[in-house]
Amino acid sequence: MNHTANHVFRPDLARCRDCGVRKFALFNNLTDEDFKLVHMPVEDIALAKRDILYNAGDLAQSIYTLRSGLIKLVHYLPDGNQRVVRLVRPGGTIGLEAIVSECFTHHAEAIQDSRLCRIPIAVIEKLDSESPRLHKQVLNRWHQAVMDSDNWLTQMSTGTARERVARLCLFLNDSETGNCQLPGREDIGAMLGITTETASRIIADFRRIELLDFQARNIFHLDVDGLRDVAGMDEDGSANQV
Amino acid sequence: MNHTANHVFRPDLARCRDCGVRKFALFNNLTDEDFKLVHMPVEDIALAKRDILYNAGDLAQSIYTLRSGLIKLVHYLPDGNQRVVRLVRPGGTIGLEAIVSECFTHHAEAIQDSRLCRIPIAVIEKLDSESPRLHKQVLNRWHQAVMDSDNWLTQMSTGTARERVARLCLFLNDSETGNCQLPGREDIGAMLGITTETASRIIADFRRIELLDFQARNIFHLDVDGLRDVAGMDEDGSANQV
DNA sequence: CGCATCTTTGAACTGGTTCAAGATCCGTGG
DNA sequence: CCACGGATCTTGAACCAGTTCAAAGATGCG
Repeated sequence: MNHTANHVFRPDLARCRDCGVRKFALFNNLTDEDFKLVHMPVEDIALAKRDILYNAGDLAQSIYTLRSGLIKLVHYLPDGNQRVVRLVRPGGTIGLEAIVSECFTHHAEAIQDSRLCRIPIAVIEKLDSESPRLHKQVLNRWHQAVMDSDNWLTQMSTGTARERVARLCLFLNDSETGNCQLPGREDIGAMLGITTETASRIIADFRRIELLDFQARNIFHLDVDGLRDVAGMDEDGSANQV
Repeated sequence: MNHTANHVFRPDLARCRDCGVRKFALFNNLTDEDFKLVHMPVEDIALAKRDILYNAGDLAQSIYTLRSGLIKLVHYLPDGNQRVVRLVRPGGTIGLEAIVSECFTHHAEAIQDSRLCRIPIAVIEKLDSESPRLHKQVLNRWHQAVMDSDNWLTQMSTGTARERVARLCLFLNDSETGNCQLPGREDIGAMLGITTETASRIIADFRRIELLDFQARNIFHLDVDGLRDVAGMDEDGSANQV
């Protein structure tokens, strides 16, 4: 059950400069000067689907930047069920609370094979005080986390089950490939606050009416406009007035 | 519809030191030295129920500390309906995004008569760079905002309507007075993702089975243990295992 | 190939919505 | 001070989306 993270040590920071997701990530706008301030190692982490990055209550000594894959942040409910509080996509930052708190507040678990950078909080603290650029970035990341939470609530916990599933498909759609890799039905249920059966039925129906086009196990090509329609968005992504 | 805020200018900062909610608020642990850095005025604001503090998209030039009352942060949905993203209680900080963003992301509206302090972002920026205590506080507030969002999702958008209403009552319960002032049914609906009728029915039922004891228009004395039970929490507030 | 896990489907049931009609509250003006 | 009118709140009854429980297909792994 409790999979262990697979760590690969990566001592040279030069790679940060060339990192594919850096333009979206925490170290976004750091200068070479800034990087010189960093003496601690930044680790490279690979997680397989279902590996746990950390559990709620774990000692928080690093924050993470997701380079590829998909991570769910989970609150476990009193009744033992889980509720996915939000998803982190590549470029996103995970575990910001390490900066201000002793321990993590969520469970963070990979729902696709993922690669991340582990950044010790000591690095963040040093850069936060000595690089105004990173300082600003940290504040930006907090802002992003709050907006992500709020959007998650309005998108994934509001409206009918059909609307939510449609929004989730669109959210997970990879505009590069035009394909969408759906998580397991149980995860979908935990994300949308519905049962696995309802999730399954709706997805099956979306396939029948060709909003989803099967490519491989849980991978679909989306009829984006059709799904936007079901989700209650206009073709251009803006709001629908009723 | 668009009520205007009622501003009362309050030039002397000495009052901050003596503010009733300060120990919970942003200026929590500032020293007198820190306060000397502040040259900008901090305004005192009074809002009546239904007054709007700011709208989504408004130019964000101040952040606010709530001294008394209750503020809802709202996302308007594509279909024109509203969804309450979270509530801010006294001691809470509103509009943190002013630090990193041009404009506000929510609508902020009083659902009870409220008093707030308006703090210009210039003050925050100065203190952020010159007072390590405030700097830490700002990060703490961001953290708090994220945790509040996540809790709001798991408490108010998860489980049956009965559970949600019970949790909302407990959330709004004032431990000082032992009383709970409920918002209008429409607001309750927007908070819990249910219809006003369902909210009304459940509250009426809670009154019948004496979980709520009528005091005055929308003010009730709670049977806290009974409501915890309905909400799926144990008497001590911890989790219920099933 | 066979077992465990995940997904789909069916059928009965139920919590919540919808629509519609009363009841209650509250401010306003006579 | 009371009576009127608008808004909010409550209640009823029919309906429906989503759940529940159960069982039959897929799918993947050793």
